[in-house]
Amino acid sequence: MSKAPQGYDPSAYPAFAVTVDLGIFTIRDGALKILLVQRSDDPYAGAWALPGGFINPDEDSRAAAVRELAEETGLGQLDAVHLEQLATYSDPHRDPRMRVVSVAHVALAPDLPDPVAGSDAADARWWSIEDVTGGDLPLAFDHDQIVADALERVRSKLEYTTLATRFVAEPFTLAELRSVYTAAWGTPPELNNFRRKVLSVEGFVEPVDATVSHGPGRPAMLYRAGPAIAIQPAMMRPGNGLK
Amino acid sequence: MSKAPQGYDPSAYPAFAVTVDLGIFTIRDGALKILLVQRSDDPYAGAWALPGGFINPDEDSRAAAVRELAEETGLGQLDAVHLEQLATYSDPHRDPRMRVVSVAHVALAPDLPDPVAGSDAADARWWSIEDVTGGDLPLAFDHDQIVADALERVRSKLEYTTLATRFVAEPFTLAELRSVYTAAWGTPPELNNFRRKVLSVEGFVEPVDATVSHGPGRPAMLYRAGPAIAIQPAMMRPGNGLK
DNA sequence: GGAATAGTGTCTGTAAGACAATATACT
DNA sequence: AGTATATTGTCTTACAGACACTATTCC
Repeated sequence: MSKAPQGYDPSAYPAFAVTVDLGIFTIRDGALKILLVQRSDDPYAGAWALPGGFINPDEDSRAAAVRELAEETGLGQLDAVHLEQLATYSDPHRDPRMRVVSVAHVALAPDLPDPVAGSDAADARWWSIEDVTGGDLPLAFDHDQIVADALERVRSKLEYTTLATRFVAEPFTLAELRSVYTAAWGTPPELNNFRRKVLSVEGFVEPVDATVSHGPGRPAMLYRAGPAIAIQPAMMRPGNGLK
Repeated sequence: MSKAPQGYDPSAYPAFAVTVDLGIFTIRDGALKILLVQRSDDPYAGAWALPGGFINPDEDSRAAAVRELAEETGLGQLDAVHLEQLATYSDPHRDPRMRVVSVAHVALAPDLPDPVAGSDAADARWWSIEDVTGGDLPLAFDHDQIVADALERVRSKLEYTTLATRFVAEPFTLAELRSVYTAAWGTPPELNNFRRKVLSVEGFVEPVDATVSHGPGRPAMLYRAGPAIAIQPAMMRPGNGLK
């Protein structure tokens, strides 16, 4: 039975290392991608893993995640990036070296430049979700589980929040916004119903009063993200609806 | 910049104490209650706080939460209790003594016996949510924030999951189930619409083919929880609907 | 019978599924 | 003109809000 120590007595409680791991998602080439780094050292040398690192003494987990995010993506301006805590993974044997508790986070970003491998990584690249979750690429530690949880978080949050706008650069067309849902959910939401829903949720998108045309077809109107956070009622994920 | 150590070198990374804190909810006297313990020692001696404790070396956070839950509630059979991870709180100064990271959990239980104060607590009791969130009872550490987050988790999960059944003892009437929503949301869902919704979600509740009558009025049919986990589409929270 | 509680019926408005029709670009 | 893409229109069904009505008990 562990009781709260009455004073600062480091020997009275078990000491853990605490890390952050990051599931960084983006949309590239119409597909949902996640950033992985290849480990250069044991354990799991050569295996792919989520980027992450230790929390410093003066940081909370979010600050550590922001720092790691900047390091891994090479981006200075992270204003457009959404970052949220996912869950904490604490199996006693998740790291064979020692007791490590990891606070996983999820980040969503519009298409980013190619990542730079950090000093502790042999390589770093964007992976398509199907390649990572297919089972052919076992990740280090318990990162397969973290990726699965992160993916489900992203997919479900697209239903009831406006986070899809974080995956596209402004200004964007409704077709681009729809492609976010298509990439994340695997099946596209019906075209007209999607437009109707997005435009009916107040503050989801705001018109920019400009159009753009890539190739043939009628030019598309451009929008930017509005102030709304939640979608109420939620956008229906194809397949969740009628029987 | 914190890099992963290559071997077991405890001096190469910052060491943290890791705890679990528990937001344990139940419904009593038609109101949503949370279990708090009164601290007997500094810091925050005399203040009320969430039950919790250190994670042992052989435990993950869930196992520690289960252990603390059993200790605090005095219950052996925790089968009917729902327990889930909430979030992790890691502000460097959240505990003035030392660096403590806490993995908060949420538990939902049907009406439990009065709690027993542990050896490290002066007292333990159920508090009505309004009394705790009103600001008149500042909790120890960052527990006000944890309670606020836990409460929002419970309220929102009632919308899209069948967790309400975890707050009532089986078999239960639909009126009892509705009172769970009334207590958690503050306003009652409309009577007939609630019945229609609950009965239309396949696997939410299953009839027991028995009735019960307390006092006057037509006897109520009895139900038990069904196998369904999610409510699709979600139950509408009063006020979230039409304008 | 009257009060109280449980359960049923039904009208209305909102919004999603499905799909047809129109608009405007490029070749 | 023909094709491709964006945008608009509309019919149908599902479902929530609101509220009236019936059923069955205790007093």
